[in-house]
Amino acid sequence: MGEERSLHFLEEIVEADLASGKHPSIHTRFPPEPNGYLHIGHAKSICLNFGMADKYGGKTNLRFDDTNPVTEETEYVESIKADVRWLGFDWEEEHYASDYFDQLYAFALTLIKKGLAYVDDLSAEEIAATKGTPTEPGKASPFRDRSIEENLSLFTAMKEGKYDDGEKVLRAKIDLASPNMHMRDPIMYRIKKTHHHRTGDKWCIYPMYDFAHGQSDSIENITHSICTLEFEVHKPLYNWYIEQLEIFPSQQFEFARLNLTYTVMSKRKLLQLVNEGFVDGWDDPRMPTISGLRRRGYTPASIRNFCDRIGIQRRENIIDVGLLEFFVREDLNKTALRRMVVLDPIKLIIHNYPAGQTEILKGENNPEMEDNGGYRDLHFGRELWIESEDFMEEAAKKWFRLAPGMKVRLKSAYIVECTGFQKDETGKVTEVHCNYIPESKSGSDTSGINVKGTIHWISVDKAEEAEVRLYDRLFQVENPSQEEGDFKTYINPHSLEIISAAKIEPALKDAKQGEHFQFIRKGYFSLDDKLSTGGKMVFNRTVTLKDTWTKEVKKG
RNA sequence: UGCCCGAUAGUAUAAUGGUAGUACGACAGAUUUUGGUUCUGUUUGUCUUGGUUCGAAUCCAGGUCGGGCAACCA
Repeated sequence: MGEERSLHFLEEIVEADLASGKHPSIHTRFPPEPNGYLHIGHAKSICLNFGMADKYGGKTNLRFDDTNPVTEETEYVESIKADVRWLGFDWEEEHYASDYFDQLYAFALTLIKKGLAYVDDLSAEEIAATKGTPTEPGKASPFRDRSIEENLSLFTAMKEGKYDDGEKVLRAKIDLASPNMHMRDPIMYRIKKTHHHRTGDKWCIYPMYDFAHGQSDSIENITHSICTLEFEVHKPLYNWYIEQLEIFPSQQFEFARLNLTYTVMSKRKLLQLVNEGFVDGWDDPRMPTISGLRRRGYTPASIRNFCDRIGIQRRENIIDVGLLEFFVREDLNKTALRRMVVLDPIKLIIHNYPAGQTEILKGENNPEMEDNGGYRDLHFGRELWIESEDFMEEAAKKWFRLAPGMKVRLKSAYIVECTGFQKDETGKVTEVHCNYIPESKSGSDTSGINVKGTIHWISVDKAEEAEVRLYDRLFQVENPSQEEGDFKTYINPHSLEIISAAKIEPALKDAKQGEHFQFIRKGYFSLDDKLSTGGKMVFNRTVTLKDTWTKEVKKG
């Protein structure tokens, strides 16, 4: 953060508007619809809107675009607010499009009185059929030329609940031959006899997005109304309403939405994953939602840095999820406490270490921090748990870990030399045998021996247990939305691996919610805030460490 | 076959008529008590064809390719 970066096109526009005096200051807004949880794509928009206001001394409102009561719920409102705060932003004013329903209704009356809106009795199908196609103009509804008085009384009757859902709509009278489909007499109001999460049963007519959004911006004196590219074709309509109503001219600007590899980024698809049980909920750690990333162990700073780095532009893009991972590693490397955890244990027996003897060694908390971030106690003894993958019966080339005759450093402890191993009837290695070199103790090594490999370990006596969850990408293909057929057929069946009893070092028993750890050589982890209950600890793997060894193995 | 938008290394993103740079990735090496971190180096790019200009990624025109638009969704 803080490095110099050239301006993106929206910052250039803002600077020009400020310089020319077009606006004395800027006012942006983040306008989510409360019909789902926020995802990393929204984070891009949040960082943009709040970030520009911060940078130029302006303000940002949070406004819920709640004009469709059928899909919107208070649960979503609450999650959205929590997510924006968690990302580190504070809004100036909190608004709801539904707060403006009275005003919007009055705006509709204004347009009717100007002869610019009419009540249409056509059904949804009939309206679609008479709308024409991009290459043919639409046809006028037989109700298009009703008198102002008739429109006024019909619209009032609509509001009063005299008609059923779908029976009538209010349409703007613009241009049925416009090459822009959105200008072909768009619907302003429709009847929905549905309970609204905020206005309850006060209304049975609700404004469409186009008849609410621009006016809401205008009411709040939003100077720069930023949205994604698919709304670009709505802009002429956005401007038309503002011009006809002669209200504050907010201006719309569009940028390209974020896409990430190996995931999906539409609320509709994410909702399907939730509803059809492919994931545990909106906050499943595999989801690209803000709440999922939080539960996974991502930090707000890492997401903000990511959003800053990917920039703002108008071209379609799909960003390598590896970039997001880079930013969380970068952040966590500097802050996460180092701990040792053995995920797949086998026993290491040190034959020349006296039975019954133990000692306490010091383990640095974080070599990246000043004074190594302090130290915690490590309990050492004759029998240790080590990672089964750190032993090979026959050393491969470039193998730096344990194999008969090979020496490794036990992290923060001694150098050991492998003397043999034991297998069970099935051929599985159950024990590894070794001798330690007493004068190789970490911090006071006089052995003069240099080893290439260092492995993590936990004393059998003092080991505790915890559940550890390892996550992989949710999809097997880079861009599931672009593949043939249902995107769900590309779900990665191995996106979650549960290790029910990993061996953890005693210091981890003090782990608290929200703390981040690096399990040495294994990755970054944090406590799952939902699953860790009643003394049970469940750690989620946020991200692995970079792993050049696995890459080496794959190369053959 | 209508309208709108876009196109720079593998992925992103700069260069705003004047040396095509940066990040991530990849590759090679150094350092390392994490095969982590850090450091050094290497590799790969202006969609195409014309035009304007002393000079074009940038401006203009044609083409190609990609995205969006015909919900009583936002």
